[in-house]
Amino acid sequence: MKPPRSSKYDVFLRYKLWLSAVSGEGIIGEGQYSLLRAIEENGSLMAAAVELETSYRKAWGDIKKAEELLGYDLTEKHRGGKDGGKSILTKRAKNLLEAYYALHKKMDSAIEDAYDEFKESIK
Amino acid sequence: MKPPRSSKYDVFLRYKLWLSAVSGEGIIGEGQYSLLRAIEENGSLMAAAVELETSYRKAWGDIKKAEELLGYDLTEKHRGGKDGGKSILTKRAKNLLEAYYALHKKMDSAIEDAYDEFKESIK
DNA sequence: AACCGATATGTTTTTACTAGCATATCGAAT
DNA sequence: ATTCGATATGCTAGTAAAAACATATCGGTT
Repeated sequence: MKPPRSSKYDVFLRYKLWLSAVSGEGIIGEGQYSLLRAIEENGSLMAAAVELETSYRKAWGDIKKAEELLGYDLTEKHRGGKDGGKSILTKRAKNLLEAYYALHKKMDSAIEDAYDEFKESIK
Repeated sequence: MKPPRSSKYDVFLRYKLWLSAVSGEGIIGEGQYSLLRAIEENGSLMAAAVELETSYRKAWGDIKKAEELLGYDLTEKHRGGKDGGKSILTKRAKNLLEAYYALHKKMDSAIEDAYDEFKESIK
């Protein structure tokens, strides 16, 4: 069997999936998804930002913008305490993450189904 | 933050689909697709750029980059003549457009199938 | 051979984000 | 009451992409 030839000219299929407002502004995409998951795991926006190697400033702005566009809170924010504060996902945020994840999985398999046929047709 | 019934908080699903090189650089996306279609219709890159309300400089650069990444020409370029010149899609470019369009349609219907369920689950 | 309009491409200027810096506030735990 | 670390937010600087500008080249048509 011939070794699969891979060259610098190989093409791949990529896609991005996100929730948007009527305005077209992005609300939840890959970035926000990861960020919310990291908040869920770490219990704070600060720790989430560290884990994702981004700035707290940006992470905070992203969450705020998403909440403004959605019209409801994604996180319960608490200041003070021995840990300084914490952030916890709201019920709706958890729902949203699950729905986004499920949708993404479906799209992944849809694209996978179409991929071989696509590659064949552009030969 | 109050949760109004206002439609300004409606969410939509959006996605982008594109061909990329191993490097991750985009080759053909929505923009290039439209540009190539406009070249096909108009017979020149210049006219295509005008139709799409972009600059000839950008359109030219986009086509060139895509061709470099693919390793083959998408357009046959001709200079001179009473019209000054023209550009015609190659066979492979036409193939690529058809394949991209078909793929996009499949993804459209995949996302449509998932949309109602998605909206229901985030209520 | 002169003309005209499209192709071809280098250079500069805007622009749109992102990253980074600075600073104030809050409140449970000590 | 003091402390400490996270939340909250304004402001600035850096940067990558796009637009704008400039100019040369080509070759069928006249």
